[in-house]
Amino acid sequence: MENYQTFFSSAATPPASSSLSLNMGNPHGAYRTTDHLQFQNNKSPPPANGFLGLMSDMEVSNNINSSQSKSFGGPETAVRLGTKKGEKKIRKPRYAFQTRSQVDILDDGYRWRKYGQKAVKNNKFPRSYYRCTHQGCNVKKQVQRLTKDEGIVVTTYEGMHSHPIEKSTDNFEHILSQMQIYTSI
DNA sequence: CGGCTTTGACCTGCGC
DNA sequence: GCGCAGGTCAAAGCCG
Repeated sequence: MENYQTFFSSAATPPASSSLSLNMGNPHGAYRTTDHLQFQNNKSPPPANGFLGLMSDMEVSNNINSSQSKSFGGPETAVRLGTKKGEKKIRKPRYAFQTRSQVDILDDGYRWRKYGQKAVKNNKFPRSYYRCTHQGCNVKKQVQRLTKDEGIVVTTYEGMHSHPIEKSTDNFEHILSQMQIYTSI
């Protein structure tokens, strides 16, 4: 499992000059350092279909950075989904990205509202929790920067958006289309 | 004024 | 059973 290392190197990356601007409405407008995207995945490659299609077909990786941060690996930390009495706990699959970026928040075209932040063990950076603000859409994501490599931001998505993207994601889709997945199953 | 962030408290699951 | 860590809630404050 230690060898399990998926990596998104933008092999056919455009020249550094274009540096994959992801500036899609980031309040601080500082989104442009995603020169590397790493994709954690242990299944089939995603359809080049943007996020929605992407996530529809993938299982979450249970082994992200097992050497570094246990929080993403191992037994998925319980996702509490209406754990009412008698109800079975259902865990939604999660999809994790590693992004090399100066800013934490990947603007993927959806609107997110932060609902929590927690200090994570063995990591000097806190993890932030976001929820999609679209009505009826229950997608969540977590954003965390790695201690080992401060340039890397891990974004974990949970659930599927039930609505179209709210902003233009041309740039982001451009990135997605360039991603390559290496899996070792 | 509405939407968002911040932050401490609370809840739950898991390992020992 | 207890303690720890992760995840969520919700009140308060901030900002456009």
